[in-house]
Amino acid sequence: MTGTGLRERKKAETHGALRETAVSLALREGPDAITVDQVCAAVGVSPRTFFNYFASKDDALFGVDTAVLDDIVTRVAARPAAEDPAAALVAVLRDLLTDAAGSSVWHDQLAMIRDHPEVLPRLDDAQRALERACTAAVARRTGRADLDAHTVAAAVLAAQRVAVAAWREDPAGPGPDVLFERSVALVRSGLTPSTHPSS
Amino acid sequence: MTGTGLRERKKAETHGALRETAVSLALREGPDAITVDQVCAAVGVSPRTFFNYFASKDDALFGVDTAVLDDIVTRVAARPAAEDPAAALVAVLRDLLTDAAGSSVWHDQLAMIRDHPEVLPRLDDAQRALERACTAAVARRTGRADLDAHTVAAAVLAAQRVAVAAWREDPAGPGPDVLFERSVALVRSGLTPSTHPSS
DNA sequence: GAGGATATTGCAGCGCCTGCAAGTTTGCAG
DNA sequence: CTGCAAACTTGCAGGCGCTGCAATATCCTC
Repeated sequence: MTGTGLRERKKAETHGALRETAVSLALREGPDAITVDQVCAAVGVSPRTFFNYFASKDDALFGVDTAVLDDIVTRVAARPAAEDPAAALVAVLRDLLTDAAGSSVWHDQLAMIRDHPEVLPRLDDAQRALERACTAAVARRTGRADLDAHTVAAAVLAAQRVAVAAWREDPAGPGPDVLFERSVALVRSGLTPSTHPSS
Repeated sequence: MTGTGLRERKKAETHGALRETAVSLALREGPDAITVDQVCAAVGVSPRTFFNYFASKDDALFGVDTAVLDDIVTRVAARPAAEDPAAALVAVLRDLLTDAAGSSVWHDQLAMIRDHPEVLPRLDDAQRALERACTAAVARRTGRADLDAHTVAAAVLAAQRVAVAAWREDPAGPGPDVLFERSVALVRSGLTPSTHPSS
């Protein structure tokens, strides 16, 4: 599938190099301070080529590799059968948040969000891709790709998004994975008013 | 607050005229087929002025008037005290979806989403503004602006978003308000696997 | 190698958006 | 009603994101 020789490897390399340098530059100077030309100059590739790999500048900065998305589906499928779909999805997403340090790109993206809050709105395309992947993952467990699967994915991702936002506002406080657990607890209680304050 | 004479009225008029004609034109020809210059020509105002009123073209097309946002907070506060915060928010949003025909701009915006699905990602700024308003509304009921308030708002809005998406994919099926109730039911059950299929 | 497929590049150009330095309109005092 | 200050509008010049097209370079297959 991926093995077709030199060609595909070079493509993957340029793709990776473009995203890495774009994210790394944006982290240091701010996502709006850098230009596509800059990134291309650093990688040694034509600006025109940039758009052969990414649909937009934001796609390069905030996009999620399809490999990661596929990984989510696989991991959710591999969770114990005893877990209900929402629990399985939550577990996988929590691991992803905790392992943020694993991938340097993933880590830089999180750091960029932390240091440049004004980009939050532009994460939406990526979030949407995540939501599609999570919906597929849930659907595969329930056997139905319907409103319910979509709702589960969207609600869990909402908790994840809230957690990241809260962490961003207080980076000194609990990490995103901890806040995610708290937020998810409320969701899984059916949004009932809690008697025990969350903080 | 709003009464300072002719000046403010004219501002409000231009603002409204720009948004109305922008949305109306976009509904007919597609959001990407129209240009800022076109809209300005139709309204009789300089292109430069357009950006004195709106931060971006998308802001004009998809933005939500602060009046509407304030209205949400007010309506949530006015719900019976017996309702928990999530229920109050759900009731208000359902009414908003049902009354879509009430405002012609609001109605055109919904129709535009239905006819031009490719713009969904660009609704995010508006969605975020909605989320802030809903969070504030919930916080006012619980007395705390914390992670929980944000979670309730985000989860309920996720259900709303899923409902609109599902409606868009099958305009002939149930309306967005009905789908919203179904999606919200699952959220309020804590995302437990339903025994009764949703469709 | 020859030939076909695929990637990369330069170029020209549209459209969004911004800062700046005018010009114009409105509000307010005197 | 007159003059002044503040607010709003405008044109201009220009950067940047992004795209289509045609030409070139690279890789794969036979």
